[in-house]
Amino acid sequence: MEDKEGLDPAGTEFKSDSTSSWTLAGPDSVSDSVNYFFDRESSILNEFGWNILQPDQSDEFGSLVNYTGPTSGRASNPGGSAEVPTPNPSVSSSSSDDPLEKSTDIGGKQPEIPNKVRKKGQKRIRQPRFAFMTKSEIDHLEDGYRWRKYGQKAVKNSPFPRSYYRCTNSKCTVKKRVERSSEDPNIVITTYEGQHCHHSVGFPRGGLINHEVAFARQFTPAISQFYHPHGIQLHREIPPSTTQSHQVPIEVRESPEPTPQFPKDEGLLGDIVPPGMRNR
DNA sequence: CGTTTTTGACCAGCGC
DNA sequence: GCGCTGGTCAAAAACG
Repeated sequence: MEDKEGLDPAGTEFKSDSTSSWTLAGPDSVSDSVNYFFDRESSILNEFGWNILQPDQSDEFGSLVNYTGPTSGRASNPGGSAEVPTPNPSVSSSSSDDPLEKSTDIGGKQPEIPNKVRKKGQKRIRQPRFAFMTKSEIDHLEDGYRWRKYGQKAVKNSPFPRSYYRCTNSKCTVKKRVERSSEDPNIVITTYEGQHCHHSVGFPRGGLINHEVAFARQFTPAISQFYHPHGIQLHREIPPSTTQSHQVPIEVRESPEPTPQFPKDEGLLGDIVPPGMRNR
């Protein structure tokens, strides 16, 4: 991947300059973003037994990929998705031209409007998404929440189908997509969209976790891995000094106003990882 | 019998 | 306008 130069030589710290990002922005320059966390070689188990892939500079993909994509998963990037160091292009975003909904609360996507009721011109609403790459033989990894599968689609350029899940909590609009990497069938790519507005059923309730962690865990327990001494650092923002010419700020995404779940100053990790660990 | 999964159909967005 | 693709719906089937 082209941003290898950004990797920390020590390979121990996942710095912002190792953050890969690219844009597939379409003609309208509307895009949304997905953060990918993965590593091909090393892996660690989180509390749910996931093999969270850690950053590894030998990884051709890079480690944390902040993806800014087109409004549809299609390869609308002029550079071509082949050129894009996408672990799996199919993970790339889908439509998202809407401003992030101003709806109520966390994960507070407005109630889904059935296609047949949805008015024309009423576009689908996209929420910030996180994608995790994990090494697992199991497609649907346990993450403490209950999910109901609502669809499955064959993915272009991939022999593996993509599954669509929705949180079973009726008030919760979080969705996730699960698919296997076409490049490495051992890798499962899980993409979360939205935030849970409720507690998980599987998390230990210490009541001591800070709100940021609680927030992070809404996406996935994998994020809690960043507490781990071997954990990777999570960056929610593109470094000012880009390592790629086509890098675009995360702010490009449709959210017109900073969403509460994405603090802009330090990123999510700002509160999760102690400053000493951040090495910034 | 309630819940979840499967799966074909439908729709939206985009490129050509 | 057409074709392609991703995403979602919803009825039927499967499951517990």
